[in-house]
Amino acid sequence: MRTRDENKEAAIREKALKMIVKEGFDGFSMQKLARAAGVSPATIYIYYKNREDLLNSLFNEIHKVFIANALENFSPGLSLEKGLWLQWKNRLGFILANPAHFFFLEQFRHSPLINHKDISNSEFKENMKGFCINAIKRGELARMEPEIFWAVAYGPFYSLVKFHLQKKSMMGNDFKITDHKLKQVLKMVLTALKP
Amino acid sequence: MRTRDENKEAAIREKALKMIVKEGFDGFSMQKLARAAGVSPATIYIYYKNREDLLNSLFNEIHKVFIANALENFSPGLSLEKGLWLQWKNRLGFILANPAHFFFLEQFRHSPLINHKDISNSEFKENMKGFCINAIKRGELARMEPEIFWAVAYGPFYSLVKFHLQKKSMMGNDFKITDHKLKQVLKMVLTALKP
DNA sequence: TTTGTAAGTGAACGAACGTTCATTTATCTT
DNA sequence: AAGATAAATGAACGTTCGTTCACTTACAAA
Repeated sequence: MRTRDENKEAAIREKALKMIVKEGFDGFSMQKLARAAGVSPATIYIYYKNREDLLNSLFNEIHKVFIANALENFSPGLSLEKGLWLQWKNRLGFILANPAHFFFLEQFRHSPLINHKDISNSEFKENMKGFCINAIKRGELARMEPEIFWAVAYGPFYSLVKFHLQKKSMMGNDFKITDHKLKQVLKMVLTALKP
Repeated sequence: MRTRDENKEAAIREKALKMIVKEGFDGFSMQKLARAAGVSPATIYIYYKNREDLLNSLFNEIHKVFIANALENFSPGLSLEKGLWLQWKNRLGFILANPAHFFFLEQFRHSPLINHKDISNSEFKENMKGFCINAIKRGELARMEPEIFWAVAYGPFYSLVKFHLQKKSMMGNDFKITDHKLKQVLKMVLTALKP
């Protein structure tokens, strides 16, 4: 039998991502994608059941890569400060290196497409759970619901990231994240989380 | 001359909002909208130049209403705690009363449609600026960049809101905001913002 | 070298897309 | 009551949509 041309699938996924980021889900079509990737429309249906399947597959893969990157060098035994800093840096590094991937994830997450899915990564959950328990034991973290922890520990970080990625952020400024600013916010967040 | 039927435009806007929230921008079409609103496709073009104009108009109006609601009873002279609490409560009240409006705003904001626009409300900016200056003078707030203030003061709040609106939030729980939890997070945020 | 089979194709399907247009309808001014 | 005019319409425009299908191509096993 004929062997699959891996370049074809890679081209399909890459062009799909770019098209969605530039034109949104309504500007994205299978025929345009085929043209952009240099394949026949029918070829796409060898790799994916249909349009929705392609979009879901794209989201799943990118989300997995994102989480894996966030957990790089992470261990639940790290101190709250070191662990949080590492995760922030990991995430920021990925986002700045792959802004299109992040735009895609955010666009997907905030669209109705997300309703047909169940996003959750048990490896990630286990890590975070252990991380919190250890921090509480060590007296670095007050006892609180996981969602509240997440909101305080990651909400400010992601707000900063979004300002960074916008041309004009809120006040008309051109805000850019620096290590110094990130450290400044980390200190504030750690103060908030302290028992 | 014949007079405009205001019910028609209201129906168009309402059905457009619902369709977009349920089916996304790619599930939304002018012909489906006309059918849902009980008008002719051509009628929509009396009120809006084209599809993009309709979407922009919808976003502008809803965003304006949202900001106006957030500023209700607000004054830059309020203490940091009172002012922040009021804004959180205003926003939460609106979002819970009009979840579809919030979904629409978020979906639009995270789509490429937002690139063609310039979101900024000078009345809101003036209010926030005065609010911060006063809080700094009073010693309730450390001096910091506006984006950092926003990230710490509103990032956690919006994270909570998003958990509340999801069926299964992160850890598989069914998280719901209560006044008590909101106050708990407010205390944490105020601690972080203190000089 | 033949053969089986999955990969890959271009053309085509009916349906739906955004938008326009000739026409009718309702209301204001006279 | 007549005339003017903008609102409103249904049908239609050409285009593009997601998907399928009959067919060709390339490669592994025989």
